[in-house]
Amino acid sequence: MGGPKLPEQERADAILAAAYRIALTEGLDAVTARRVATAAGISPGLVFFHFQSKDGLLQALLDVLLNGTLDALTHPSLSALAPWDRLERMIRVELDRLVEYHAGVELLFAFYFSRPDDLFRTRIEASFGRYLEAFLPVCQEVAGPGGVSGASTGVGGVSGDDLASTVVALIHGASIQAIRNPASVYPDALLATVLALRPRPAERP
Amino acid sequence: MGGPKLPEQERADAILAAAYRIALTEGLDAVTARRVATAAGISPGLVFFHFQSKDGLLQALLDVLLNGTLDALTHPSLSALAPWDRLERMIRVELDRLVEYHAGVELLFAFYFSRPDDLFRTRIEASFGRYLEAFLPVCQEVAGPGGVSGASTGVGGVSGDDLASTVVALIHGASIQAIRNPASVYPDALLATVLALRPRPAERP
DNA sequence: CCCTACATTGATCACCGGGTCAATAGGCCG
DNA sequence: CGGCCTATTGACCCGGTGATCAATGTAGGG
Repeated sequence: MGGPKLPEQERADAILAAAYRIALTEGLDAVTARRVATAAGISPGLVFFHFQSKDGLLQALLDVLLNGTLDALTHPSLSALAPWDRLERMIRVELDRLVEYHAGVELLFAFYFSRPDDLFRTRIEASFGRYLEAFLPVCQEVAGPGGVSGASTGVGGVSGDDLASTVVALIHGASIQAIRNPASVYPDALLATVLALRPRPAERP
Repeated sequence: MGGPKLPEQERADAILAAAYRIALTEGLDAVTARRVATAAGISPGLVFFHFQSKDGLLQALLDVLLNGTLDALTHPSLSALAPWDRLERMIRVELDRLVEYHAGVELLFAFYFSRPDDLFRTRIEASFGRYLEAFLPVCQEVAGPGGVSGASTGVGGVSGDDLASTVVALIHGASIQAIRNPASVYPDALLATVLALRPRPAERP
């Protein structure tokens, strides 16, 4: 019985990787200590040695999932663009990411809805909150002080806050669509609707 | 041991009601044969007598959840309105329903993400599909043959299909927002963005 | 009034999940 | 080399779950 063959702390990472693999392919419910251990080629007890409980393992897995989620939106290359172009770029980047990593997104939702308590939800909701905050500045810039008049609505129009929450709702909705059928997501269709709000770009001859 | 006290076929309904109550308050995982039986005041065996398996019970529960989901959108009172007004009304009705029944919506998502297999997904996706179909006609009417020009985008604009998928995505996104925090859903904000696409309503003095 | 059909019970089974733990194997430091 | 600390093992316990089943009670038809 037992001795360190990989004494390195990579063990935890290896376990997490195995858990991740199982969660992606067989669902969150399939992530059990025994199965993870088997997939990682170790003994079940080790799982509880490195993570104290199953919830510990799942929380660690969730952290892996959430890290790197927000990177693309704060990429410095965006700040050079004009507001509307930046917003368009951000949305497009997000939609593309959603389609590419739809399996991960699905897993994230599986985490969220797996239990009604706050164990996972607070983290995920915090992440969603940061999501909105990432979009707020651009949307406010785009809307201006009076809101987007859209050159069409009679009165005033859409404030920056409205636009931001709309954009986030749109992306979340697209997530679900991407999970159902990744191939059915057409970023151009969704973008067209948002960009229709843009005032005519000052004659570009 | 045992004899019919409620020989009526309401038994199945009573069991379903108990399961529904448990699912809403304690989550899908809490729906076990014993707990449901206890909540319904019957013996565990009865659950398997009326529904053959746990999956049978869950499928029946899902059916309960899906029925009545689409009623509001096909309400005949809508057909009298002008296209844009009808679209606005439909979206508003849906958003209100989402907020009111957010617990049910949450349960629906819990069903969807509870397992990667097709046991629940096909039904739910079919329901989503009908959802889109319910919005398609209005959106096509609103967009017209050339698409919504929005009076702002340079070229053409948004086709009816684009608009419909956008609207559905928006509503799905709002669902998630409603689950996180029902009080934070502002239908006006989301509607404002969509309605900004409407061409100026021909001077209404 | 019995007897058949059906609803109902509750005990019971096999199984699997999370979690614990004594035993042990390796590396490392003196 | 000898101890010591940590990683590791695998057997084990306990609780809960889905599912089965013989026994039993009730209703209703002849």
